[in-house]
Amino acid sequence: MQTQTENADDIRVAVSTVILTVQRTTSSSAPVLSLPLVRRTREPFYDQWALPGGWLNAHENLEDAAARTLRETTGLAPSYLEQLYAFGAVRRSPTRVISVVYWALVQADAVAETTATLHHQHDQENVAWFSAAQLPALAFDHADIIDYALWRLRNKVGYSRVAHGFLPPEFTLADLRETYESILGKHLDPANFRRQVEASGSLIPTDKFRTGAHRPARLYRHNSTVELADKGPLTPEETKTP
Amino acid sequence: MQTQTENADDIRVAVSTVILTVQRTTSSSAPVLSLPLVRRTREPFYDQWALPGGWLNAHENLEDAAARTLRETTGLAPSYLEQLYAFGAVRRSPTRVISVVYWALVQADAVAETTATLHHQHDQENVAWFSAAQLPALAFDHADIIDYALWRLRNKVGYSRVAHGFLPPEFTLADLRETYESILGKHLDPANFRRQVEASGSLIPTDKFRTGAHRPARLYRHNSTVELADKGPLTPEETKTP
DNA sequence: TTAATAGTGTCTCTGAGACAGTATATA
DNA sequence: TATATACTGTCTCAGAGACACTATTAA
Repeated sequence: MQTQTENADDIRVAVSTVILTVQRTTSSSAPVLSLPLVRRTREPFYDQWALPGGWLNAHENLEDAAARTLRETTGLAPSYLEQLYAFGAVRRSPTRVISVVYWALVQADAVAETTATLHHQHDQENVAWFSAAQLPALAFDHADIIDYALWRLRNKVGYSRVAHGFLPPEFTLADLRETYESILGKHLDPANFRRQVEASGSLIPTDKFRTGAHRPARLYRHNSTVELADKGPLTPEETKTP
Repeated sequence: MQTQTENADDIRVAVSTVILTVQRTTSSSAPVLSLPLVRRTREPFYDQWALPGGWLNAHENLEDAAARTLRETTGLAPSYLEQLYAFGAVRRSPTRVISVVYWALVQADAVAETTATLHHQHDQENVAWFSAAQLPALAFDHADIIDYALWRLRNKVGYSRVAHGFLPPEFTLADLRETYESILGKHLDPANFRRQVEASGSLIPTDKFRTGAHRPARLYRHNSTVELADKGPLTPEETKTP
């Protein structure tokens, strides 16, 4: 932004998004951290899986571009959206591309609904969901990018309530705990988990209970007065008091 | 990186760097968190202070561009360099500019040396160092960017040893503690600070002592086997084990 | 009644911080 | 000797985790 070089115009800006959800394959199985990938329809990396994304429009904010490609890919709005990193190594693509990558959380039940309805709409046949633990070969440096997004998620669930973004408006403490367990890949003590969540003040108990094969569990709602997490420099209020 | 729009070429990429140091105005005063700013020599924001930076060269990595502008501004190499954020709001500049911003740490004594020698070299008269607590009016959104960089620094000193990047190879525990105090803006208990630093294993005691008006203090060196901090996705080893 | 999950009580361990006390230099 | 800083010892408190125990439902 100080002196201009002759080559500045040879750089293009793309925006990609790592879209994450925690979904169950069957109603009784453990939830699995999953993400959608898009099969490329042109070179380079033709026919390989890649992160959803596209070129940045000249009159479009970065975050808007991420939300747009997310909507085009999944038909969904994110419950959480944060910039991950700007990837710009010279040789990460045959042409010079700066990819500003975002990561997003979507609700599992919303995913289930839209994949049913949108399946035969526009070009949804090039989109597929994969378990984060079993990813296919990926185009560009997208495997590294996903690794970093998963690291950021696991790190952030440790000191914020981002994981709530995976859940519907009402849920049990077991739902929330299993979400954490699938993200962190380890078992959490139900008793201690309950105490920590209750002490954080991030949940509001309802009068409803979910009945099942055993003792009914109380349903909780999110406390919207508590933010999911600090989302960076563009929401100054939260960044002041981490 | 999927479908191309007609407007992609109207976007330019700049790299700016928030360069931080902790320096003493006099040898007995408390150290102060400081950073260099550059007076703009053209529109927009002509004659206003701004972050050091420039357009990204087409054959240059983002981090290399940050290190280059840092060297051009201060004559120094950073002891720590990390990407801060990609700023890309449509109206943050009259023309569409994506600024990939880095933040860097430099050693206080290196700053003192180079400002003396480089003062009358190229266009160093447009560079000045300011206390982070008393910044002038700034061009573009650079005031917000600096606020965010300072928040990131204060946050990161809490869980890593980044602050060591401000210090020369040998230093006392009081030096290190005062550096932390100037960053965090609060007093730290010398006894507890010592114990925590010793327990972290990040320091190696030497046999030398710094003599002064009172009991001599032992000099320490950095333990280079312990990284300063996780620097993002480009150093995969550290990001795996946070 | 049994099995399985919901939810409570309580103990231990660890790390942060407050603060008293000892050691060693210069003036 | 006085004083300021270097460095050590120890107490308290809060949060994380292990784990025993009680409560409540459906089969």
